[in-house]
Amino acid sequence: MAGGFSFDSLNKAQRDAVASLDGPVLILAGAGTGKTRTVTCRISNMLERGIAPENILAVTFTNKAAVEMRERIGGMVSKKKAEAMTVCTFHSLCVRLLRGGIHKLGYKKNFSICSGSDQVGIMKQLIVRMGGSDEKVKAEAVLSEISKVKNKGGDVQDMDDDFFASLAVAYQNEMRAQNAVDFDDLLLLAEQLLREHSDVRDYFRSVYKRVTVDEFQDTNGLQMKLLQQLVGPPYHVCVVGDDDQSIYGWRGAESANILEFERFFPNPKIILLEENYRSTHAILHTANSLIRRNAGRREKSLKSTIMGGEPVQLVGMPGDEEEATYISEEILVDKARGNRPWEDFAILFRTNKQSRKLEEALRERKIPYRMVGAQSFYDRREVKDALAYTALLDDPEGDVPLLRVLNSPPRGIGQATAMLATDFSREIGASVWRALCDENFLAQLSTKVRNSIETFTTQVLTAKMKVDAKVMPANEVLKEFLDEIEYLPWLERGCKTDQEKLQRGEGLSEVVNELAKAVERGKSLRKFLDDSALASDREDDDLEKKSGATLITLHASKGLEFPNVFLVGLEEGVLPHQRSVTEGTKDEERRLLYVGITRAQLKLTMTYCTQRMKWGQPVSCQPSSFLEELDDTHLIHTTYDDVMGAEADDEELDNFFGGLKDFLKS
DNA sequence: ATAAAGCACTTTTTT
DNA sequence: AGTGCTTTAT
Repeated sequence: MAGGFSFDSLNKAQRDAVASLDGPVLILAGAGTGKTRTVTCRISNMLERGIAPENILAVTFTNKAAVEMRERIGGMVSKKKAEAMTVCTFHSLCVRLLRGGIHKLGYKKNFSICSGSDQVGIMKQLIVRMGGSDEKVKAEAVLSEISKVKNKGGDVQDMDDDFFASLAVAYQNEMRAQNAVDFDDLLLLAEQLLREHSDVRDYFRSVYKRVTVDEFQDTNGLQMKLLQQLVGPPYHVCVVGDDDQSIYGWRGAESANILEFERFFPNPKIILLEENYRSTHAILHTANSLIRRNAGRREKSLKSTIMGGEPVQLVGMPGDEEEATYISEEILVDKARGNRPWEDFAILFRTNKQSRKLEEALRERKIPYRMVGAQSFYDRREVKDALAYTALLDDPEGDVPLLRVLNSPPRGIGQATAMLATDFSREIGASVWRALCDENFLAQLSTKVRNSIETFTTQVLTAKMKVDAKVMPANEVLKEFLDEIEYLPWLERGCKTDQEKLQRGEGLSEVVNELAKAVERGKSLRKFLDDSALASDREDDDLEKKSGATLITLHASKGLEFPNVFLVGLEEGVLPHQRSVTEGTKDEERRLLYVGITRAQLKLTMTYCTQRMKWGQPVSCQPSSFLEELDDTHLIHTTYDDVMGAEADDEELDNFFGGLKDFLKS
């Protein structure tokens, strides 16, 4: 409903935040303190006070959050104004900056964005090429080191391990040769662009006069630097965060940015939101007793506004099988008792793998569920291929997409040929596509391979012409093209189950549909591809549309809330994760548990197992050390036998009374 | 060049 | 148990 927001519905601190529009503002917002509402009201207030929407930039942590924020503001003020604002993630913002100016940094402006799995692929090749394949060097490990260095602003050449350093250099060279950038490069290059080119910097400062950064505790050093470039005097910048909910340290996030904010943006107005409107006192008390254990946090007192509440349940299980059984049974019981919709229930876990057993148990009982971001939609093979083909239709000179689909489906252009083409392209200083079209290159190949290549290039060019000439919409061209190369039949041949076939088919049509939507909205192919590269998972879009209980990782659960939450796998080695124990980052795991607990509104159940299946083998495990830290004033500790026994008793009672009723009736 | 079959290795979290 | 990689046979 347009017509603004009402100050009356806000508490004092929230009102203060909404009214403080000028100069630097730091909002410290504990879990469930109405942070999102405050931020959206604050931006709505800007619009109502006559600040032009074009001058407003809001940076969110995920694309999903960006969409939601825009919608909420649109509902409060006007849809048109909301559309005119820039609301996006740091990474999307950087793409915007770079599409315009990356040529100033020596890249071609049709650069490709490599996702995580792309990076791993490239790194694996490099490890083989550099002769490290027998040293068991893990691509992921190298990449994570590179990422750390980049985010700290260091030079990859001075990495501790010599071999890592040489791999890092080779990686950067390879990326540049392919005219590709990774997620870190987006930030790195955008910051560099603004820092080294004052005209660009001044331009964007004059555009984005009002900047808001949400989830500030999850920003890294590079993003902080970028923010400094982006925001000039008089520093109309507002950041919002909670150091207790900083759970992306492994990605370079520094909650210290919250503390450092005052150093870079002088004399900020600091606002504390401490009234929790989400959880019962019992839940909040338990959460507070845990997070108190973390050192170096900004001391704050979260106050509950909802008194009392059911005590928190902690249940010990013999094994993960029973855990899944218990939870799904419990959902059935709670649903019947409280007459609640499935959407009120959420099961939170540390790692994605843990969801499998739970899914099975829910399916057995016909409980509908939705999984959030398990396997990223955009990381699925068929989706990546379809997007790569789309990229070729836009611009065949992108090496990354071309090499990806050059031989899928197999068309007789194998690895050897791909290598030759890549080498040739480097010699002539052009794209791989140009090599494939070059007479001199084709002359050195067998007729068979040459024919394969010529068929392929003709197919691509023909389709591209249709797009360019707008003979038909791009999505239809893509569909036709995929049919022509018999992509889906090939894909289906490699599937083991019918279900898999169906899923692949859906993935493909999903891409075509998304493209259709983008075309309808007048987006360019380039824009569509950029959005896709940065979108974490399309599943998120559907969360509200899909119905059922929610299965979600602790990380992905941040920002969400559910009346009834189950927190599973509270074992040493799972939460805290084994790796955090060895790396000494248990504090972050504690925050992760804190985030999980504070998702619950009315009821919280935590479970741990004494035995868990690992690699098909049973492994015994200890309850999480965090459990000892919880204050047990509002905590009830039981075991599987207790609760399942009690339930059996209930059933017996029901049967008894049922029998009694029948008896009385007759 | 491609498909099938056997092998080793695996388990954070995500823009 | 399941995946992805290397080897092997066509």
